[in-house]
Amino acid sequence: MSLKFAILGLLDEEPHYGYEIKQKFEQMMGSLWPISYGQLYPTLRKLAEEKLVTMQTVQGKKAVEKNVYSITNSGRERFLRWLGKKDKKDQLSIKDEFTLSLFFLHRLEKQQAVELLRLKAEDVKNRERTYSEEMRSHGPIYKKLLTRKMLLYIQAEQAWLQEVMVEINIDCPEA
Amino acid sequence: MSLKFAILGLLDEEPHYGYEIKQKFEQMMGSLWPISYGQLYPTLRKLAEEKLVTMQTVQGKKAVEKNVYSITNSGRERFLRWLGKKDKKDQLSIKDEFTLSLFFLHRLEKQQAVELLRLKAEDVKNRERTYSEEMRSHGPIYKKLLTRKMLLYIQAEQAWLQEVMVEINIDCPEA
DNA sequence: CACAACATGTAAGATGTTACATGATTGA
DNA sequence: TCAATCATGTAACATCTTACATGTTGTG
Repeated sequence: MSLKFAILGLLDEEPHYGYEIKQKFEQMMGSLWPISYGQLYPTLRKLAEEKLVTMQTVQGKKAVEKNVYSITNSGRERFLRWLGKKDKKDQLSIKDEFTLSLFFLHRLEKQQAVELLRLKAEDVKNRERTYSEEMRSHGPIYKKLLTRKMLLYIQAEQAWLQEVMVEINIDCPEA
Repeated sequence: MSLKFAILGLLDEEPHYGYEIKQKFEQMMGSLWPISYGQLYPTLRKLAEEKLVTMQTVQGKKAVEKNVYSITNSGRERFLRWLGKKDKKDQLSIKDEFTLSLFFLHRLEKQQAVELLRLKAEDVKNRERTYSEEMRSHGPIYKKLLTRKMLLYIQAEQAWLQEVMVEINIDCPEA
């Protein structure tokens, strides 16, 4: 679970409460890595159980209570050990529905298969435009590198789709 | 769950038993999408519960029993509906540990950070070589396209890593 | 005979999403 | 006053991995 380390990393800078962690994290990731409360709060509880963070309830405005989490020495140590680890998990994979469906595309009418590819290419093109524009906006260097990574991946997918379309048309020519 | 549809797609060609499905699927995917029995058998059970497949136990050699699954009309209909669907989920994401750790790299000694990047680049280069070689081997067109996709993604990551290394060195120059 | 490959499963846990449930505060 | 945002959580479900548990068959 990398969220665990993301939280530890944020708390290593300063204490935060849950709602704030979600905001900061997603802002940092530029919406490329959204997290849900259904994942966040249980994770915070587990971190507290493992004594990697401590929780303190503080009064906010009037009747509002916030649960502020701080990293412990043990947590900081754990975070740095993770950060320095050389064999981090790489999630680069192609286990998506579209790629899978390629293997069965020949069971559709040629016309429908071509249409699906066309729509996919259009979708990828739109995402390419979105991230290209985002690259032109200003922001912290790390967020920019993240956007750049996404853009490079999308362009790779775009190039691949072109190759797929050529192959599909060669494989089952129109006339 | 795309595995569900992968199974239906395989069974749409001909009946198979569990062990065989795993073999065929992984062979089809060229080891880029391994599946475990802990996932396969429960999924087959669920498909049977949903009446998308039927199971029949047949005698193999001597005392060996095989559970052969066949697709039902309902299952075939479900599969084709999925195959023709225009808005398939796209899993392209960058939620991996290495990317996350980039945001915290400045908390390591510069030397250690650079070493981590170097190791990562080396790892990516090795994977690039592996898939490049795989591209030169012969095989079915769809498997080839899959390998090609992986190769393009890896090359995108490689290019990105180069950019990251430049930025990191500019950001915190050695001397 | 031993070991690889064949064959089927379960149990526990990691990781994540979606929907539900509650209530306070702020600004239009 | 009404809606958006702030704030915290739970429950159910979906997906997937790892380890466990069992037994057969073919090959050297």
